[in-house]
Amino acid sequence: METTSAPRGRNRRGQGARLKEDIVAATLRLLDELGDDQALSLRAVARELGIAATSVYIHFADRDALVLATLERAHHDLTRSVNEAEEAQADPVGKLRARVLLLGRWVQDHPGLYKVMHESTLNQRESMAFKQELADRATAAVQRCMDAGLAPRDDASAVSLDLRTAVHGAISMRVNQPDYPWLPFEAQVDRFLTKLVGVTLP
Amino acid sequence: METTSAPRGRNRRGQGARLKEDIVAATLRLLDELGDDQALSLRAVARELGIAATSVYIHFADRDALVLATLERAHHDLTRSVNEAEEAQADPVGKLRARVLLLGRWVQDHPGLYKVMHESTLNQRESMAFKQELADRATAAVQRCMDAGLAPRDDASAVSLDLRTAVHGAISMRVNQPDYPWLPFEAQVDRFLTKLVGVTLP
DNA sequence: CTTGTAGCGCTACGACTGTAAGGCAACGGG
DNA sequence: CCCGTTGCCTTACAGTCGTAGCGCTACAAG
Repeated sequence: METTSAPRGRNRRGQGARLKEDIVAATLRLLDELGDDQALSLRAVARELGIAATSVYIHFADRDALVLATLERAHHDLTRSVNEAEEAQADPVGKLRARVLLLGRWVQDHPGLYKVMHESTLNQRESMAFKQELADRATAAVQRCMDAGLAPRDDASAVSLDLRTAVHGAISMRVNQPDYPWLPFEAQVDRFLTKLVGVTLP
Repeated sequence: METTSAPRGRNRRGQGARLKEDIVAATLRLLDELGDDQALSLRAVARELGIAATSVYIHFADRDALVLATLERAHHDLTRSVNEAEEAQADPVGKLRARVLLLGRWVQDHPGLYKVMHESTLNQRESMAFKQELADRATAAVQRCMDAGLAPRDDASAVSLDLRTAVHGAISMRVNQPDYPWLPFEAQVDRFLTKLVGVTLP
């Protein structure tokens, strides 16, 4: 007997893909808890769902395929959230600031996932496109601030890299030292927006 | 049979501690290769040295004690190197810049160790003192720049945090995405020194 | 030459892992 | 009602790991 939690019934005919979604969801939870893709075991995912370990292979070729599919979903969720937060703001500075702040809130809710997405070695191979899209959108947001005269004219991609680097540093430190008495994330972001991008905040 | 490399002779009487040092050195190499303390196995350390796995227990109570002892040594090495690089410079700006640049070079030589020291969970418990010392020294270096009139007067600890955060971000991104075509580290550091600390570089 | 002991190795246990091979039961179309 | 297919489980293998217990051997002191 392998199951430690309650066993799970079968799906109806044609609903086999439902288990696939549940597996991805459980993997997402576990990856967030563990903060390390190497520490995730296929059997732990199965235990979480009350299914047999080998049943995962019905939907995923191997352990890596499962993790990659799960990360793809996490990437999609994050980019969508960040883009939505940006669109909810009107002025260019508000848009840029909203992007960064939502990223911070997302990481606060999913610190383990951020670790997996940025510090894991498996991930390095596949998530370049995801990071590139996020970077390009941030650079565009910086450019719009400059075009609107809200930030001094400069090489937008270089300034964007400065900002993303600093923000990543702030997030990484908070994720990896959660017990340290950090200042509010917003305050630190505003310092970076002022000093690195050169915007004037209200 | 457990050994894969050549077996190792015994030490002379009274030289038993020599193995202890070799174990730490091998653990250091392996941690740097792996970049993750959870991935390090006591047996791999033993294989590396050509000794029996259980012989590690003569000098270390368990696996965690071995990793912690190794990290303590890494911390010591790094702080010493950074302090030496600072002392080799004369002017306050040169000292601050030397600290940051040597940190960058050290991480370039030991990317895996940096990951273990900053991203591992085991480490989180014990290395606060080490990080605090590094942070305090950096803040002192920033303060000296302000005192010498080489940087605008401001809250040195806040400015120091800005700088350390941004530098950590730059290092973290390089360590975790080694194949990306990053700009030279020095150029990025100089941008941060200029925009975050406000020094004027020659 | 004897003998204590420092310095290690050998074996084993129980637990964990990824994954291959095959089995069984329930459901829906005919 | 029959039967193929879907959906999942059981069993098994080969590997990894940490670590407890005990055994051996070479050297130095007497």
